[in-house]
Amino acid sequence: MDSQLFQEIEMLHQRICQALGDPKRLMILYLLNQRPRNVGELALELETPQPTISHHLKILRERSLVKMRKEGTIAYYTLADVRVIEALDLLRSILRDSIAVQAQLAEFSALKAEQNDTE
Amino acid sequence: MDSQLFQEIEMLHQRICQALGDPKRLMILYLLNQRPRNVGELALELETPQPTISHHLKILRERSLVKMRKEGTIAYYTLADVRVIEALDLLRSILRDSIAVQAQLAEFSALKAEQNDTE
DNA sequence: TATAAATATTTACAGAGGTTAATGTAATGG
DNA sequence: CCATTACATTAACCTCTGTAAATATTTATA
Repeated sequence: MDSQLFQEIEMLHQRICQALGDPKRLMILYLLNQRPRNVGELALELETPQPTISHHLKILRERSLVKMRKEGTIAYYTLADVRVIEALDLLRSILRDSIAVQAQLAEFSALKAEQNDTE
Repeated sequence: MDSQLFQEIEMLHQRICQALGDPKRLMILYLLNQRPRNVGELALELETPQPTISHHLKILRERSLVKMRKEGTIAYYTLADVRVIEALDLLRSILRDSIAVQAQLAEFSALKAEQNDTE
């Protein structure tokens, strides 16, 4: 029963989640969500050496998260599936809420410390 | 402009996406989505030493992806936000589609090879 | 053909992070 | 008070992986 789930999650990790585990690759995906770009543009915008960008793009390509089309010597990269951004936006909403909660907790602690001071 | 996006994605990576980059942690999240469990249960079901599970739970706790409540010596862990699973399911749907496409490509290649053989 | 531009690949290196064993801590029962 | 159970922490080891430099490949152009 569960070995089915195990296998699927193993693939989910190897093919997608691991690819999302790097900040540069997240940035690449968000930039490609705005519009297609070539390798040089990405290298400039992320202030990162071109071979590094190519390396990350290779990983994203192998996992079918981006698509490439070549025109002459220029390689244009596109987002393969918008649902990646949808998923990342979902995770960002979780992030915002958890930050908000932590801010509230900090405020509460500060208030409590203030009360203890006046006692 | 973009430095705003850069910062937010940096946080998204440090707090959430990096946490999803390990298969054991993905499994823990999916198991907790079924029902709350304690550390021992997770260690048994994932066939993993207890300190390893504790380590992963610490990471998930620090990033507000799971919640803990203690009853005596037993620590019960719960999913903090169901949207994590929603996001992961979205990614799984991408995975399924990309696998389907690859299967079609493989079939197409096989067909083509067969045609070349008969020529 | 020679040169330049754009991208990919290879190699080596360094750092981050997962695993394990040993140890520490806290709560429960005898 | 001691032993046990359940979990957390620490430290050492090791693998994985991101980075950068050098090189290779491909295409266009003179």
